[in-house]
Amino acid sequence: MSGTHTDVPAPPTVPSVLAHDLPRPVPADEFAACPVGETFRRVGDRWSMLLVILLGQRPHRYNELHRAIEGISQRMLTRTLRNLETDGLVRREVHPTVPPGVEYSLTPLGGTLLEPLSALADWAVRHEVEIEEARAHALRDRRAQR
Amino acid sequence: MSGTHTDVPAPPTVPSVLAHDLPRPVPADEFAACPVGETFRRVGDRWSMLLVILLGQRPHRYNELHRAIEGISQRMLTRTLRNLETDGLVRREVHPTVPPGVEYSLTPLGGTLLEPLSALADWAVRHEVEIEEARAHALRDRRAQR
DNA sequence: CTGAATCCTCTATGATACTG
DNA sequence: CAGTATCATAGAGGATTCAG
Repeated sequence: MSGTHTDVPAPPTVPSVLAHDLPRPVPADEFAACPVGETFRRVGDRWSMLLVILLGQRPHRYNELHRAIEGISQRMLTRTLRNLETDGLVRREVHPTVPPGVEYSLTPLGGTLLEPLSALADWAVRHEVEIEEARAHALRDRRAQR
Repeated sequence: MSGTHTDVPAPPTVPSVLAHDLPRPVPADEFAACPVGETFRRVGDRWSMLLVILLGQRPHRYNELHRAIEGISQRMLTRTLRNLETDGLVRREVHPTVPPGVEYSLTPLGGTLLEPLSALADWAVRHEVEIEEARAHALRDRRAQR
């Protein structure tokens, strides 16, 4: 965050991404100052982390991933993989067989993500119950107060 | 998925999450019920992680946070703080002064998140350049191909 | 100062159908 | 098998206004 300036006069950013489905129409990186926020927004969607974790175990074929995740649509699987590929985290290899076989795997860079990601995942598992309890508690209180 | 005998003989369908080499055994749940995915969806939005990191440095007042983040709307700041509070990660203390002062801080549970989060943030900072380069490269290739 | 309420836009994601 | 193309929708998130 490079902030500290309280008077950013709304630069004419926002190039109005009217293009519906383009791959990353360059999101006017005025906000890209903080790499942490940037990265979280890039890998912080619903599927990226799971894909990285899956591919961290071993390379996978497209439909293998599709079956393994069970709940992701083809559209999002493809899109997420392409994003990860663009960011240099995932490699896509096409084998010119018939029918074509495509194998996805982590790049070395992607491999380095695996460790901090595991730390987070580990945290999630370890504190799952506490969070559940906190939520239950909060919701109970909220009801009681009305 | 009936009789199509491909070369992949009935894969275990439920790949264990994070089976590579964690310090602790991680229960291989189904992905749908995976606490990892759940937690990521809860804390994986645009602001939660940044707030936790900020509050990890020291307690903050509401407007302090608003100024510090530069880009978040009041609406989302309040909403995100409430979510974190509900999940037991953030504590909200109202001081009955005039005008009222509200202080936000991490709970002990929230404090435990700080470490894995820092690992991720660290990764983001360390590999920022590589990612940028990968993206630039990919975009260049994409243009050249047309 | 710390929000709540309202309205609105854009984005992420899904469903479905089609293709090399 | 490995995608694309198209349509549709819920919800994230912002802007603005009101209030204790």
